[in-house]
Amino acid sequence: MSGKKQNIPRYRQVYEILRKHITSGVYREGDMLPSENDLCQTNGITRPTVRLALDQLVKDGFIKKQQGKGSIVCAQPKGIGILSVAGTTTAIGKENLKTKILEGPVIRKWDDPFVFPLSEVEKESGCIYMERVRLVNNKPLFYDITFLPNINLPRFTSRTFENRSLFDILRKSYQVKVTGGEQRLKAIPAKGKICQHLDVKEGEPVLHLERKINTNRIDYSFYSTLFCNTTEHDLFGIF
Amino acid sequence: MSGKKQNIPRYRQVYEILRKHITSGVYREGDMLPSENDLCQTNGITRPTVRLALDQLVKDGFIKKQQGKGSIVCAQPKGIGILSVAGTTTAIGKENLKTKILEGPVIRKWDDPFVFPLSEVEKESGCIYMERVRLVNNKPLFYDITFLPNINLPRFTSRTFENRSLFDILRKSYQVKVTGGEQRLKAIPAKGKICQHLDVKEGEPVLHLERKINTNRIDYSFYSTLFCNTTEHDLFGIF
DNA sequence: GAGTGGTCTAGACCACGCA
DNA sequence: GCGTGGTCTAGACCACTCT
Repeated sequence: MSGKKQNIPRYRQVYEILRKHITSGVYREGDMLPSENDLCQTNGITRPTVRLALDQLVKDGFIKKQQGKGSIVCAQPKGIGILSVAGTTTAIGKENLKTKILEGPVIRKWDDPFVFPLSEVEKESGCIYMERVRLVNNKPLFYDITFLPNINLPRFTSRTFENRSLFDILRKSYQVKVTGGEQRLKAIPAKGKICQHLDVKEGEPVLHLERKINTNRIDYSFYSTLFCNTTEHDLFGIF
Repeated sequence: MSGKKQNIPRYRQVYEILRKHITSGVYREGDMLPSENDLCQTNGITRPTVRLALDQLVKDGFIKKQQGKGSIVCAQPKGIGILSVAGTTTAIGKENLKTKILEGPVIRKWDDPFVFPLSEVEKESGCIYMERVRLVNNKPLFYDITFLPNINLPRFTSRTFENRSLFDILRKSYQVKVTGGEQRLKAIPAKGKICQHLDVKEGEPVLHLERKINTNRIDYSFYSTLFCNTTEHDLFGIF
């Protein structure tokens, strides 16, 4: 019917349903989810498919499983879920997060050398550059510098990013979905722009993350340099 | 025959084989792994089982998959893989890592309040306490404070931990396997013991991790407070 | 013993990349 | 067109937990 063939897999649909039920409070911390066999019947699918959905929920920290008992809903983390796969906006929740654009998006050359190795295609295409500050309760928490290869993202630089999730824009407008990535992190003393944008004193410790973010497009990754003021909020992750 | 029923699942065995082949250089960065169908035949198992093994390799960052092409061996990270599931010793490699015991293991009471919420059983049992420093190339990298619930770990306090992996000892001597966990991290200024053990100046930024580590034993988790000097090595993780 | 999750088989069809 | 990985079915047996 419509122009696109969406075809969301069944296990993903079930994942989204259960996730929504957990985050919206239908199931609360400590509750048991329906058994795998129940979920088969109510969703009209077989156990391997149900298990794919549950595996994802485990991976994302929403439930834990116990053989012989069932699937138990976990407490939702109160920290900042930046280390997991979701973008910052989804991790913190739209309500409390504001985004201020400092610069861009503009097209320019890549830094040379760049933190991560770049392919020839990436180098030739140039890069879309953005600087943003993310605020929680109106206090700056992240200073985020984003680098996207300038490949097949029409009209990207004329879009509005103020208070919007980059991940959402990529997914909804360009069908680019984040599938994972890698990151390096260290503690550094704040200086220069970092002090200014994060509102911290010179020399104060801040978290420094370098991330490579992979997508469903083959050979399309983008990059993010992130400075985080962790005096009030910890970063949170599961493994 | 023997006293224990080990019964390592087939997908785990295949995972270990492939992992060893990758880390030992049989497959190198950029190489294609055999196709899933090939792996079915050579290992005498079916595709869902092969896929479980490959999924784990993807999760641990050894391979990436591309529909229509195959499974590609990734570059092995050069950073410190502390954010993934393996213990520190396996993450860095035994060759370069030394462990110095500063204190313990001794049995004592839990800090009150403790960083993570504790169950009644955990509180009553008391805690096994250890302080260790991990050195890479003879330079201190981690200052690690470990808290284990004192539940069913006979003779634990009289074991030798010098230059040995805690995860290995737990697995081999007590059949306690690490299945995952959660962590909070922040950048803090070094002071007191941290300066001393990590050999950094007062006020120098260090990484501070608080980890809860879950195991295959129901209701058995242990805890680790970790300070890391990231001036020379980054921490590395995939997501 | 009944119910749960853990593992596994033996097939099937589809979407994607490449020659 | 062919081989690849992605998804899914319809069963099976086992180990574990609870009663």
